[in-house]
Amino acid sequence: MEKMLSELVIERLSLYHRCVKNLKKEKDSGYTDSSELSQILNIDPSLIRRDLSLIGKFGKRGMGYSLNALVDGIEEFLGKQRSWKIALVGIGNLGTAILHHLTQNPSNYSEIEVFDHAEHKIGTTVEGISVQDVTKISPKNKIQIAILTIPAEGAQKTADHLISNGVQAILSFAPISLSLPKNIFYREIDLFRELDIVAGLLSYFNEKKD
Amino acid sequence: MEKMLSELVIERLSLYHRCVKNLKKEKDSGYTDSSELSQILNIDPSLIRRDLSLIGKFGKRGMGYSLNALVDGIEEFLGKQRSWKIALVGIGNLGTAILHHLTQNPSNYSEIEVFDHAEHKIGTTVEGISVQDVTKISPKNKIQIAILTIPAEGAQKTADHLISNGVQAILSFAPISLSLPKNIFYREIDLFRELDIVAGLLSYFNEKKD
DNA sequence: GAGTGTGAAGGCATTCACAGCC
DNA sequence: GGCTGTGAATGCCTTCACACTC
Repeated sequence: MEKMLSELVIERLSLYHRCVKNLKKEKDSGYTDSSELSQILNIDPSLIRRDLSLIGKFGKRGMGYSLNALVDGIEEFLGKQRSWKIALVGIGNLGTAILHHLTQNPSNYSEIEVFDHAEHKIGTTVEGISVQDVTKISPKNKIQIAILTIPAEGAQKTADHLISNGVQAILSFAPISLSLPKNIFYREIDLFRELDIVAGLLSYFNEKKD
Repeated sequence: MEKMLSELVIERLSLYHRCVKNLKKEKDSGYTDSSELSQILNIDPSLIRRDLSLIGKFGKRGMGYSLNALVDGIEEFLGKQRSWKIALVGIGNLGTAILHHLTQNPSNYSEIEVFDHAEHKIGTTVEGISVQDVTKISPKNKIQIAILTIPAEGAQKTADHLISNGVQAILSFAPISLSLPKNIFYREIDLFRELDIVAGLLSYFNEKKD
């Protein structure tokens, strides 16, 4: 078994992926190199080289990385060449915004089911997808990844319910820290906490006039 | 000048803040301690103690932290006791979702202006706020923090424009890495890259059957 | 010559472990 | 007795620097 990569490496790989995909469209040469990526992404070139070398030797010494090979290599690694079945749970403002983007842009997340708790939303249709009762989810739905766009209240219970019905990974926008089994992969994003952090940075670093 | 705190510490402080504010409502004792916080947040208790000790000595040995003192201390530190003037730039689906939340929930971000590029949006009213032309922003607006909910195209230019008109911090949801002066505080969140990361984790860690 | 791949060094963040105080 | 605050130890991530290849 190869050396275990950290979550940080995987985060950066997704960043490289976004960047390299753009470069592939823009550049005729068909090549990039670690110093070009470094400038765009503000990441040390040797870190980029190390990250990329961890998932395969895509570079050619003296000439850089083939954009085609790199896009393919990263996509292969991140599982972007297979289709994931996902559930969007909670169809409020944020959920609708995300669903809209998902249905309007082609991606490898094309199999989407939508769930909610609220009586008056269940059975309605959003972006062409019918909203189901989240308590009715079952292993038969074969959901791999759930996106949680629900309030903090009940989020833990909902997550537990999803997991006991086969969900393997969760992207949560609920403003609460979930306690999940360690075999479940998850990330938590709290949009308004992010605003607090930016304000905190401004507050702390800007006002160090002793 | 005290020891310089890292961005990671500030991230966690905002997490403690959210957690401690909830505990304050729920607990009669008026006290918590690092092991309780540790259980809720899944963070090592000694790291919590270290973080909190960095911004002041709120704890009482043998008894823990007073919830009141802690909430106040963290809020003071993060600048949550002053009001920030913010701009929401880009009033699409995500922008509207965020604006809705901001206007419906009381916070220290009560002074909000809304901007967009699109002709047909300028002059309309969203959540009771009139949408302005982003090219017309000026230092007179006195915006401190801008939230960017715009597409990747033009995001760099828009950010540059905002900064040259007095914006000091940016929370960007544009799916692109911005190059900003180092005196500007910013964070970048790419919602769909987050989905790629979760899928990447699932893909990599789940399928290590050699 | 130019840029990758990678051991070794360095720096930073977390955890340990315990003295100190309530 | 119990929990904080914190030097010291550990571990992880990043950067350096250069041998190696195209």
